[in-house]
Parts: sequence; structure tokens; C-alpha cells
Amino acid sequence: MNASREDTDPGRDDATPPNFIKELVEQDVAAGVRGGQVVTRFPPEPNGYLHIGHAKSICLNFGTAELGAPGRCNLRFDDTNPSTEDTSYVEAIQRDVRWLGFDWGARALYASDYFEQLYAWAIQLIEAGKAYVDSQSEEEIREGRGNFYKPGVESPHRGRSVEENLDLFARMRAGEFKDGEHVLRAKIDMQSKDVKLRDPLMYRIRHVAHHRTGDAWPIYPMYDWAHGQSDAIEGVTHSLCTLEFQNHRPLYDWFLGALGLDPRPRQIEFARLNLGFMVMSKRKLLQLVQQGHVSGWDDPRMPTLAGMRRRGFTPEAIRSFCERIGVAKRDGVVDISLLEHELREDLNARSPRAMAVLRPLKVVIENYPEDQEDWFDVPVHPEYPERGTRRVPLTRELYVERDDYMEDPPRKWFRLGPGREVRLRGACLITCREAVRRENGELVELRCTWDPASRGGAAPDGRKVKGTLHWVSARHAVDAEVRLYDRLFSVENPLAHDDRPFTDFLNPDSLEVLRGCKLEPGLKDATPGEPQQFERLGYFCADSVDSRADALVFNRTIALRDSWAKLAKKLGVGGAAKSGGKRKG
RNA sequence: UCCCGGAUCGUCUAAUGGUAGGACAGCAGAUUCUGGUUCUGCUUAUCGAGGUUCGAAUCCUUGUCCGGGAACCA
Repeated sequence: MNASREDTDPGRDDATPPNFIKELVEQDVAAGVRGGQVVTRFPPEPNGYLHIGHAKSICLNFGTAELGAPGRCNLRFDDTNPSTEDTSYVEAIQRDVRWLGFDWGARALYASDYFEQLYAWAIQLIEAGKAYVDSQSEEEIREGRGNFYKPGVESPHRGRSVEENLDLFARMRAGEFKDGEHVLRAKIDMQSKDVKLRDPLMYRIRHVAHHRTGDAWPIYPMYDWAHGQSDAIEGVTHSLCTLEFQNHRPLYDWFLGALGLDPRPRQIEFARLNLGFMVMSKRKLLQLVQQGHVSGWDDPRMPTLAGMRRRGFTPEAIRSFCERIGVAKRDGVVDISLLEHELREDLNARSPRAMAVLRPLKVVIENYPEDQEDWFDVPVHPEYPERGTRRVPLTRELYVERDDYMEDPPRKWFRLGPGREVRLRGACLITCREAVRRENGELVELRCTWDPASRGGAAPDGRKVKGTLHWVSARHAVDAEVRLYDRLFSVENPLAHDDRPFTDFLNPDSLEVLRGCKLEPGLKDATPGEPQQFERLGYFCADSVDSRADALVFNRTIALRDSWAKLAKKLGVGGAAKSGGKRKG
């Protein structure tokens, strides 16, 4: 009856909310434009790892393609600038898109596949008098372009004959010139109010090896020249891109028109995703990696898909997040809590439960025989009994969370304290009799007694025991390192301060490493990357890079919501809720 | 001083001339062997000024504010 709850794939939910692009594409399909076909593309430049912002674009592009009959979304690498690009990025990007759950068909495409065609088209434009070779210096060109208030002035080379242009351009390709000696420019309008239209560059000379074409080309096309034409070659119908390309659309259309390409792809812009307390530019992320502020592109604190995957995010959670934030032209900053909500929702449904004590405090049950051992069957998931149970051992000595004991608890405290009775999850009721301290006051252990009649955890006489604690048998506990993550930056917008580098705003507490954590024995066999809920604490997974059978390492993906932390704050109780306490991020 | 966009609860996003809705966050309560989950209820928004209209978030005029644009980056 509620099987759908588990079967539902949130990312592929049919009830995608309306958005202006979807609406527009649906209209095109209904009107029979392009025979109802929809072709989109996701066009990353292979110069860095994909991040959550790209996920929005990926979901949008692949999702929009599904509106067509037929529909297709290409993965196309925009590899027109060899000096920053690399095959390792090509591979990482494909891995991430695949992990997110999308399929781009037979093979990935590359703008570099079209270099020859682009070159032929450039010649066509030269012959039509719509492009020319300029031989001014970089500075002269920039100067000649003018600015927002001042019109441009024409290059002295603008009037070169077609023959001369053809000759020069051929020699540019032949590698006869050094970097920067010449460029190919489109001949549009130096008086245009749109600076982008003041004879933009089409090709620059770059004697640099390309990760795919090697040394075949000493000239490389610029983005504006390559992108629209690549779209046209691939039969792209709707070319979706972010807002900063709005200024490029007139140029995008100009090239297509000048070449007489038909049918023409249509560029549509949408607002990119911004998240608070994070930076979302490959350049900035690269800097974090290179300067060692994080352990790599896949550091679990990074907003990269690789980092999020390692941290324990699921593709489903990311996809439903992308769906939930919607698509519009208005620029904004999405609240992290929305991502966290989608994450918890997915993780809650799928994660098996286990107990782990992060900051152990020893408990001795005085009336529990030294040699006794009770194994309890505890549900793998309380909402899905069909997922079975796991066995957890109880012995005389065990560990509970240090923060679950307070010497002088405030009102509404349901956990341990002098004389307080609590339930050990799935096992029994214990009462705190004494707190053993060192001379310096440091808490060493708790002496408790248990009620043997409460075996299983139920109060035999129906007495109310509100507090339930997680615990681990000392003798059976498995040791592990646990890494807690917090937001990488301590301010909402690290880029908002012109006078200070964004790295000034890194959160010094974004990583907290806990050693000597005590895990329930079954966790020893956890598969890296597989989500687990450590009850009352959060969702965790064994680290796919560092965890080993003899040295377990777990990442906290995200803490559980912690309403006690809120209450404690309101009550003015300090520190009590620290261990599992929800820290944003 | 120019060009291109944008402006709806705290945040994201609907409403396409006809009851401003949803999600998140927040608050209050219920249930609970996770202070989790689940459930219920509540609070909160059309940038300003004019106009058109029986009726405007939506159309017109105007103003204001915000973002992007002057790379041989994408």
C-alpha cells in the first residue's frame, strides 16, 4: 500500500513544478517546431570538477530533453581553451554526471570535434566580408573597443581585402605566427551600443597542446564563435545557459545568421544556483584545492559532486533539491536548509540504523553480572519492520554519549543525571546511582543499576521513561575515527568583500576529527559510501578514501535535526547539546 | 553617462486580467523505545507613484533598487 514510498525515485518524479523554460519548450513541441524534437546539451569546460550548481544545469538540460518526442541531451565538453583544460577533468565530469543518474547516449561530444568545421565556416565569413584578420596588439584591440560610454574605433586592418585575410588566416593556422600576432575578428559594428558586438574575436593564436587534438592547431576558437555553431552542428534546439550569457545572445544569433544556418538553436538563459556560506566557481574551488585549504576536489566539505558523494549525499537527494529550487531568471541565494531537508528526507528513508558513541562516557551496571551478555534484536529501520533486525550485545560495561549526562540538569532534561532513569535503546532501563570523578573533577564513569524486568526496553509497570539513549557495549565496541563537517565558510557571501580574499572567511571549525569513537559491532562491515543513521546523531558513511577494515573512518553526512539543542538554547543551557548538536552546514 | 536582464512571505518558487498558492525556515501542539520520523495548526509577501479596467502581481507610463556586460576565459 505504501510501497510507492520506497520505490519512488524523487529525482525522476513526474510532478516537476512548472518553470518558464519547460513551458516554452512544451509550447514549441505542441506547435510542432522542429517536428516536436527537443535537443539540449550540458556543456562543461573540462577545467575543474562539477559542483552542485552544475547539478542544477544537468537536471534542467536532461529534464528538458525529456519533453521532446524524441528528446536528447548531449554531454559536450567545451574544450576551446587548452591552457586550462585536462583529460583528468573530462573523466571526473563524466563520472559525476553518470553518478547523478544521467545518460548522454553513445559517446561524449567535444567542441574540439568541430574545429575543422569551425575553420571552414570562418573562411566562409571571411569570403563574405564578415570577418577579418586584425594585427593590432592585445592592448590596442582593447583600447579600440571603447567602453560603455565611448563607441569603438575601427581597426586599421579592418579594410583588408578578402584575399589578404584568407592568406593571413591560412598562415595563422599553419603556425607561421607567434602567439598574439594576429587574431580573427568578426566584422560587425564598432559603433554598437552593445560592446560585445564591436568586432568580437573569433580566433586567437595559442601554441599550446590540446588535450585531444594535440599539436594539430595553433589557433583556437573563442567561446562565442564555437558555442552556437557547436549547438547547430548537434541539432540542439534549445541551448540553455546561465544569466551571464544574456549579453552574448545577440552575438550567438549574429554568427548563426551570418552563416545562414537553419534551423537555428535558440539560447535561453536561467539563473544559476547560489548557496550561502559557499563559493561556487570552479576558479575559486581550484584555488581552495591548490592552496591546500581542503584535501582535494573531493574533500567532503566541497560543494563538488565528488565531495558531496564522498560526504554521503545521494544523487536522489541532489536531484530532488534541484527540482525543488525551481528555474527562473531571478538571481538569488538558496538557503542551505532546503538542501539539508532534501538530504535528510532521502537519507531517513534509506538508511539502516545503528548505534555509535562519538564522545564515550563509561557506564558500569553494578547489578549486572560480569560474565553476563544479552543480545537484543533491534529494528534496522523503525518505519520499515520488513527490513529486519540486527543483534546488539549488552554487557556490564558500556559507553554512552558524554553529553547525555548532566550533573545539574535543567528542566525538561530527559537524559542521565543523578538518580535519573533512562532507557538504553532497544535494551533496558537503567538508573544513575553515582558519578565517579577524579580529584580534578573530571568525570570518569557512571555507576548505574538496571531493571532486569525492563529487558527489551519496555517499562514493566508502565512507568513513563522519556529519555532513550544510544549506547555500545564496551567489550564489543569497534573503534573508529569520525569526521564532523561544518560549513566551509563562516559568512554567507565570502566574495562580497572586495578588500579581502575570500579565503579570509574560511570557517576554522569546518572539520572536527573525533578519535576513539565506539561503534556497534555490525558497523565494522559498513560499505564505504553507504549511508547509515547513527541513532540520535545523524547520517554517516564510511569514508571511501581513508576507511580501512582495521582503521575505520566515518564521515558525518549531516546531523539529525536537534530540537533539544534549540530548547537548550532557549533555556540558556550551554554546551549540553554539543556532540550531536546540529551545526548548520 | 551606455547596453542587457531582474524585482511576489525570512529564503526559493507558483499564479499568464478573476480567491496571491506551495516548499523550506520559524512558532505552537499531537504521536513516538531516536528530543529523529510522522501528523495537525499558525505567522509572514506582490519595490514606489500614477494610469487602463467591473476587476491588476499580471497591461501602460514613470521612478527606485539589484544583477550582468568594456578577457586573445567559458
